[in-house]
Amino acid sequence: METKEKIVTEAITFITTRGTNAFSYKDISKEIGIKTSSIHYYFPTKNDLILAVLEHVIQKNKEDRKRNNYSNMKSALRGYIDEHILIREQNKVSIIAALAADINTLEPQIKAILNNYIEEEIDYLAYILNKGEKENLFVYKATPRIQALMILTNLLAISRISMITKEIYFEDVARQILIDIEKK
Amino acid sequence: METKEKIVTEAITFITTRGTNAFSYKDISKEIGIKTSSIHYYFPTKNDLILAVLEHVIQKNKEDRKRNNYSNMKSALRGYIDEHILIREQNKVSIIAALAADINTLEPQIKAILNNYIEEEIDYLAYILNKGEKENLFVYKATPRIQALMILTNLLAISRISMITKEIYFEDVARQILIDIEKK
DNA sequence: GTTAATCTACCTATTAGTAGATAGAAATTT
DNA sequence: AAATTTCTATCTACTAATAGGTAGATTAAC
Repeated sequence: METKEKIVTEAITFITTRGTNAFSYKDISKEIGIKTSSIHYYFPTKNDLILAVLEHVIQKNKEDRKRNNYSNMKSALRGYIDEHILIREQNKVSIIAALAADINTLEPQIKAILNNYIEEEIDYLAYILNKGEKENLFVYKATPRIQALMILTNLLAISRISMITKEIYFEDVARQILIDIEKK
Repeated sequence: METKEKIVTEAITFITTRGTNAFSYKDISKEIGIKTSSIHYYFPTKNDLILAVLEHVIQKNKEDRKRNNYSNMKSALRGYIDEHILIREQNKVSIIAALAADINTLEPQIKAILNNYIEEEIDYLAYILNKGEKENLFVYKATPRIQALMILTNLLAISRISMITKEIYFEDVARQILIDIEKK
């Protein structure tokens, strides 16, 4: 792997486990065996690095989604929840949860990109919910977008809460999301 | 207000707006016009300060709840949501959301107390939901504790998300929580 | 021989924390 | 009641470590 890629990979781990204000260039340099000045060569400021991390994760997520080909909206929703399960299994949180926590210490540019990404996530989930409803798979009282918000917030917060309390709470919530909107 | 109290008050604001790793004794000292060494006099280490903040907020929350006297479980649930609305209106997050975000950088002692507090919050909400169900006010598919988790996670995460996206999303979710379990 | 990538060496500011002085209030002794 | 000691809260002054960042040298590849 190229140095630049290694730096981003390490930064992702630090940001999604400790937050943007609890890691330094020194932490990354120690981890991959280069000097901090070499990291500054690729990412002059910490903001540049956080920006690169955010765009990298967004890009990767887009590609992963393109690869999926769900036969129905029930498995699409399961697939969406699985994305969060995968992150939780690595003892990380999503980039949305990570950067949201530090939002008041980040530059407006980051906030703008994050805002856009969150809206896309809501759109994606809302699309699944809406189509699933029309296919007679789901029932829910809210609008598709608000129902998407309900589910997204369940997943974002339980990933954090279950790191403090019982891990099983994550599975409880993940399961309940599906049960609650399942039409039978 | 006494100096010690002022320090805790300022620390609460910093922790619930910027997080535990994005404020320093200097920040507090500037805010209340004393030297950092005076803060160390009351709270020798930062962990001591965070601990005091956590216990202060838990204590205050307990007292506030004691003062409430809800006639039915529907207004008790509304009261619970109102607590979160109040925090959101101050552009803060709850102490649970704040410390959960920094959990991997905090001492185990803090994590243990936070764990206990979260469990108590779940208990409190579950009690309301369970009683409300028996009183024929609420319907939901999950167990009371899991339903409490669903609602708690909705509120915790939307308080953060709505700081990045549209503020109205907070109200949308708060309203939907009530609609979804309302029996009519 | 220019460019890319890395290094050494440095800088300024901040961080968390310690040590010890001091001023005033409160308690104790004479 | 006066003198003395102790306690409380604050300050000045310091430290070692870290943070984020810059400047310029060196090396290796193209």
